[in-house]
Amino acid sequence: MSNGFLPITRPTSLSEQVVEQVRTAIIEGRLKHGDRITEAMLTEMLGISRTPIREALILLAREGLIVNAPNRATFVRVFSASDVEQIFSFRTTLENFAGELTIGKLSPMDIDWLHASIEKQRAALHADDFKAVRSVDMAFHEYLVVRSDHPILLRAWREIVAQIAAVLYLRAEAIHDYDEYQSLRDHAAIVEAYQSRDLAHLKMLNEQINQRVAAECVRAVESARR
Amino acid sequence: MSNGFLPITRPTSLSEQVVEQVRTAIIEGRLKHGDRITEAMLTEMLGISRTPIREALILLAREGLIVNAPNRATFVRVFSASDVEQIFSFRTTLENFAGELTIGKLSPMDIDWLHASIEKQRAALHADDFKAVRSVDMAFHEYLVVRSDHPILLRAWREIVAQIAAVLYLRAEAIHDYDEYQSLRDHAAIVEAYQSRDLAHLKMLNEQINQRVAAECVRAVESARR
DNA sequence: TGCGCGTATATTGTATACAGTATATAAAAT
DNA sequence: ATTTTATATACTGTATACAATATACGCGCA
Repeated sequence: MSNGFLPITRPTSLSEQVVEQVRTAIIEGRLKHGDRITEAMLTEMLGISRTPIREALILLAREGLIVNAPNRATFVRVFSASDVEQIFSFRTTLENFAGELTIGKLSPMDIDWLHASIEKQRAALHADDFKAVRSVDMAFHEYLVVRSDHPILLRAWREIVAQIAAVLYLRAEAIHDYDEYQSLRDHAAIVEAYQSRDLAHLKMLNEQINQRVAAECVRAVESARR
Repeated sequence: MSNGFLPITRPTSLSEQVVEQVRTAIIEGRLKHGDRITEAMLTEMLGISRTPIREALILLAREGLIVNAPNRATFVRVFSASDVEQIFSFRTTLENFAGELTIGKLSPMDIDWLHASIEKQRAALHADDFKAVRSVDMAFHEYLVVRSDHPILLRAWREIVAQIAAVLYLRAEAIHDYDEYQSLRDHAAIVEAYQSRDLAHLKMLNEQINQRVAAECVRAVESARR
C-alpha cells in the first residue's frame, strides 16, 4: 500500500547488485572484452560469497555479456563483426516493431519529452559529459520502446542494448573524431517521423541509423582485434 | 575434435537438467498455471540439492515461465489475455524477421525438408500421437528460424515459443473440437510463400496464422480463469 | 629434443548449514 | 468483537564446505 510517504526501497538482492556492478563494469570498459573472470575474484572484490555471484553470472551469460567455460572460468564476451551486425539488425527489428505499436499513439506530451531529451543531450555534449550523453541517448530510445507498452519487447530490447552499450565503448576507443552531433540529428528525424505518423519513413530511418552505427562498431571491433 | 565416432555427450549440468524437467513439466501441464513451487519440493522430487535448483529457477523466471515471489516461493506463471496477445505479436515480429533473412536463401533441399516435415506431422496426426504432432509442428517453425542463421533471433524465438507451448496446453484442454489439420494447411502455405519468394505474402500469412492461434489461446486462457 | 603420461592446482559444480524475511496463528489489549 | 502485537513457521537468501573437472606442469622415456 504505497502512499507516497516512506518510499521504502526494497533492498535488492545481492545477485541483482552483482549483475548491475558487472554489467556497468563491462559497459564502462573496466572489464574488457576477453577478460577472464573467476568467481573467486569477485568474492574478493565485492566481499560476498560465491552463491549470489554465481547467480549473477548465470544471468549475465544469458544476457550475452559474458560466456561460460565450464569448469574453467567465465570470460567477458568478445564480439565478432558478425555478432555486431546481428545485434544491430535485431535492434532494428525491435525498434521497427515498437514503431508499429506506438506511431499512432504518441501524445503531444510524449513529443515534448522527446524534444526535451534531445536538448538535454545537447547540453551534456556542451559540458563534455560523455557518460551523461550516452545515458540520455539510450533513454531517448528506451522511451519509445517503453511507450509501446509491450513488456516482452522491452525486455528483449534492454538485453540487446546492453550488448550494444558494451560495443559502443569500443567505438569510443577506436574512433576519436566521432561526430557526436549526428545522434542529435538522428533523434530529431525520428521524432519528426513519429509526429507525421509516417511508419515507412520511421523504419527507413531506423534501418539507416542502425546500419551506420553498426558499421562504425564493426570498424571498432576489427581494430580492437590486435 | 568431433569425428563422428564416439559422440560423447557432455554431461549436462544439473541446473540445465532441472530447467528441462521443469519446463517440460509446465508445457505438458503437469505443473499447472498458478501452481506453487518451493525449492524444497524440487529437492525432494529430484533428489538433488537446492543450489542447482535455484539456478534453474532463475533461468526459468527469466524465460517467463515462472515468477518469483521474493522470500516466499515461485509460481508457475499465469498468462493473461494481453500476455497471450503480446506473446503472439512478438512471435510474428520474429518470424517475419526470419523471413526477411531467409526468403531468398532456401535451397531445394530446405524445401524438401519442410515438405517432409508436413508429411511427418500428418502421419503423427493419423496415429493420434498428439505429443509428436506438437513437436513436429514446432520443429517446422524452428527450422525456418535456424536457417536464418541469426543466433540472437533464434534465442529470442525459443524463449517466446516456450511460453507459447505452455499456453497451447491450455488450448488443448479448452478447445476439444480443434481442427488439427489447419496447421498442415498453414505450413503448406508458408512453404509456398518461401518458394515463390513473396515476402509480403509470407508476412501476411504469419500475421494471420498467429492472430488466429492467439485468439484461440485467449479463449482458452479466459475459460481457464475459473 | 619431443612426446606421452600422471599428478598437482585452480576453478567450477554441488551439497549443506546458517541467517533473514514474510506470512499465519494466537494471545493480549482496547 | 476488533485490532494490535508477539511468536512460530515456512520459506528464500547467503555463506561455507566438499566433490568433480579441466588445464598446466614436470617427469620419464624414446
